[in-house]
Amino acid sequence: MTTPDSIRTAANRYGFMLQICCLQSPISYTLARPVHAHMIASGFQPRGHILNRLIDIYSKSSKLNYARYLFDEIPQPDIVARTTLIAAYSAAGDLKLSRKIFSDTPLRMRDSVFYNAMITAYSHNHDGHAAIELFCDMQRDNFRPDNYTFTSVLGALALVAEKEKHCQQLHCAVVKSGTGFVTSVLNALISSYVKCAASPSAQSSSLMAEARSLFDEMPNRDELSWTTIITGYVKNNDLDAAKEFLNGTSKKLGVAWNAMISGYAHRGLYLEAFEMFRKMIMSKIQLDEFTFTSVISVCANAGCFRLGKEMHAYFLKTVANPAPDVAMPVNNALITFYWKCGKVDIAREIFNKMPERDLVSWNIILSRYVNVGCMDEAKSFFNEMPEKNILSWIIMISGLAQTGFAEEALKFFNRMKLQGFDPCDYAFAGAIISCSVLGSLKHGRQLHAQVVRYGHESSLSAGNALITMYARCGVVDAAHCLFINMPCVDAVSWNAMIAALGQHGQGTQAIELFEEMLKEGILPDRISFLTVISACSHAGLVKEGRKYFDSMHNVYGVTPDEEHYARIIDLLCRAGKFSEAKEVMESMPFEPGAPIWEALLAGCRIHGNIDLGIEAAERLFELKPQHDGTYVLLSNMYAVAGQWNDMAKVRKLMRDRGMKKEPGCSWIEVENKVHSFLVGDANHPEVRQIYNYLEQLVLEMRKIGYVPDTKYVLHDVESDLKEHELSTHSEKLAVAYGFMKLPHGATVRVFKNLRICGDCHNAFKFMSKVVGREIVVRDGKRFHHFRDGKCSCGDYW
DNA sequence: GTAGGGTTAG
Repeated sequence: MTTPDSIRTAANRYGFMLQICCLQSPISYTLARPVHAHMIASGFQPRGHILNRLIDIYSKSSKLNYARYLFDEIPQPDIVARTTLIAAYSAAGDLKLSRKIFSDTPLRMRDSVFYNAMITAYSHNHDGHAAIELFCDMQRDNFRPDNYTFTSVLGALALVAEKEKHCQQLHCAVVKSGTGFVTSVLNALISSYVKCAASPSAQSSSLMAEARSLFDEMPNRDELSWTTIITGYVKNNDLDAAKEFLNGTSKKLGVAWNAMISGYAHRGLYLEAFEMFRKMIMSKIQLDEFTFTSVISVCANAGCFRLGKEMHAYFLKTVANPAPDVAMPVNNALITFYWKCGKVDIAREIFNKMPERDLVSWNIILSRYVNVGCMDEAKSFFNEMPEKNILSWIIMISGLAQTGFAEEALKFFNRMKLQGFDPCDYAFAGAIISCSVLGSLKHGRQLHAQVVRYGHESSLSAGNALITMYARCGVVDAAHCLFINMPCVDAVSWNAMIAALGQHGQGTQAIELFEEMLKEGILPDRISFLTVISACSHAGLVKEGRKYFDSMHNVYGVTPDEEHYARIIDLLCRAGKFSEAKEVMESMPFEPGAPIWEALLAGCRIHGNIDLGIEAAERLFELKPQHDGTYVLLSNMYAVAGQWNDMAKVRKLMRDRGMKKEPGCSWIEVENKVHSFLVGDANHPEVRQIYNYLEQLVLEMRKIGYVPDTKYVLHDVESDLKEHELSTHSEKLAVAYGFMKLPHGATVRVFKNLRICGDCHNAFKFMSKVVGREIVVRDGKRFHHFRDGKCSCGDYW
C-alpha cells in the first residue's frame, strides 16, 4: 500500500464509497464510518477531496466537532474545506465561527463559491444587511457573482428594511451579470418581488405585476417557478389568481397545493381549504407532513373532531415510521387539535410521548394554558420549559396582560430583556397593554420611547397598543395624534381610536371617525360595531346607535351576536327606552343570557325601574349566582329608592351565598409609583394628611354649593356618619392625593376598578372648580373629564 | 464546497 499507484487506487475506491454515502438522503454517517475506519486501519492518509468529503459528511451528521478536528489536522486547509466548514457552522447557527473561518482565509485563496457560502451563512442566520454588504465586498474584491450568489443574496432581502430598493438594485445587477435568463435566478427574483409586495406598506399590486411579468417572460420554467408565483399570490391575498395558476398547469406541485390550503385556512375559509385538500387527493398529489399539518390545523379551528381524528389515523397509515422531523410538526398540530376539541388528556399524551420536541411543541402547550386562562399552570409550565424563544415570552406577557395581571406582565417583559431577548413589537404590545390596564401613563410613555428606539414605530401591533394605552390613560389627544401619524393602519387601529373617543364621551367624534373608516373602504368587523354602538351609548346617541345596529347585518353582513344585542339594550335602557329594549330582546334569535340581563339591570338602576330591575336580577341570580355585581346593583337600587329592608335582604342573600362585594379600589400614579386606595383606607403612609386635606377641601366646596348626597351610602346609618363614609371613598382619597403630590396645575388622573360613585362624581365637579384643575377619572366603564365644574359625560353614564 | 417554494406556537 505504499506505491503511488496503490495509493491512487485506494483513493479512488475510498472516494467512490464516500460519494455513495453523500448520495444518501440524509447523508449517511453510518455508511461512512466504516469506510473512514478502514482508512485508519490500513494506514491510508486521507487528503484533498477525500478529506474534504469526510469533513462534509461529519459536519452534516451532527458530528461538527469531529469535522473540526479533521479540519485542524490539515496543515493548509484548501478553499473547499473552508467552504464546507463555513456552511456547517452556519447550519448549526454559529455565525461567529463561520465568520472566523471566512476572515482567516487570505484573499488570494478565495473564490466565488466561498463568498456564496458566507452570504448564505448570513442570510440563514437572519443578518440580511451583512449578506448584502458581503455581496458588495465580493464585487469590490473582483469576484464575479454567479447564479448561486444571486439566489443567496436575494433570499436575504426578506430580512431587511427598504426591500424594494434593494430588490430593484439586485434586479439590475442580475441583468448586468448575464444571469438574467437563468431559471433559478429568475425564481429568486420573482420570490423577492413577492416578498416586497407582501410587506405592509408596499404598493402590492405593481410589485406583484412585476413578479408576474418576470414569470411570463421566463424562457424556461421549472416546478419551482410555478410554485413561487402561486405561493406569491397566496401571500398577497389573491387566492383566486393562485387557483387559476394551479389549474393552468399539469405539474404536480405539492408545495403550491399546501400553500393554498394554508392560505384558505389563515383566512378562515375552512370549506375552501377542505375542498382544496379533496382535489389534491383526486389529482393524486403526494400528501406530505405539511399537508397533514395544515389540514389538522383546519380541523382544530373549524372544530371538526371526527375529520381530525380520521386525518390522524390517515397520517399514521400513510407515513409509517416517520422521521422525527416529519412527525414533529404533525404531532404539534395534533396537540392543538385535541386540546381545542376538549381532549386535553390526549393532547398531553401526544406531547409526553413525542420522542423529540421542538420549541413549537412547548409553546403550543403554553399558549393553550394561557388561552383557557389557566395562568398558574402556564407559569409553572413556562418554568419547566428547557428552552424558550421570544414567542414563549410573548405568550406569557400578552396572556398576563389580557387576564389583568398587568404588573406581572411587566415583570415578565423586564425578565425577558434581562435574558438577552430584544423585545419585538408584539412583546412591546403586551407590555403597553399592561400599562393601559394599570393606567400607568409614565411607564407607557417610556415604553413608547423604547418602541421608537428599537425601530418598531411603524409596527401595527405596537401602534395599536399605544393608541389603547394613551386612551385608557386618559390622554385621548395623544392617542389621536399617534393614530393620525401611523404609516399604515388596519381595522384594529380604527376600532381602537373609535373606542378611545367613545370611552371619553366624544360620541359624535367617534361616529365621524367610524364614517371616515367606511369612506376609506375599511370593512367594519364585529368589534367595530361593538365599539361604535358603545360610543353612541355613552353619549346618549340613541338614534345613531340604532341605525348602526340595524345596518350591521343588512349592509355589512356582520351577524349581531349576544354582545351586540347587549350593547344595543344598554343604549336603549340608559336612555330609559325600556319598551324598545324589550322589543329588541324579543326579536333576538336566542334566549337572553347574562350580558343582556346585565345591560337591562344597569339601565334599570339608572332610571330607578325597580320592577324590571328585579326581574333582571333574578334571571342573573340563576345564570351567574356567583357574580357579585348583580347583588350590588340590586342593593344599590333599593338603597337609592330608600327601601332599606329590601336592601338588607339582598345583602343577607349575598352573605348566605358566601359572596363578598368586590371592594372599590382607586389608584393614581405619582412619581413613577402607583398608589392605591380602598374605601376608608388606613394603610397609606400619608393617610392623615390626605384626610385633613380632604376635610379642608370639602369646606371650600360647600361654600359654592356642594351638598354630600347621602343616598350613595349603602348602609342605613345616621346622617353625619353617612357623610363621613362618603368622604372616604377610594376615588376621593386618590384624587386628593393627586392634588397634594402632583405638580401644580397638572391634570389628576385617577383609576377605579368599579363604577364611580354618584356623590364622588358630583364632588369632583366642585373640586375641579375650587382647585382650578382638571380631573380625569377612569372607572370600570368609561372616562369622566372634570373641568370647571362640569363633567364630559354630561352626567349621562 | 455554495441557492431558491409550503406546516404547527402569537
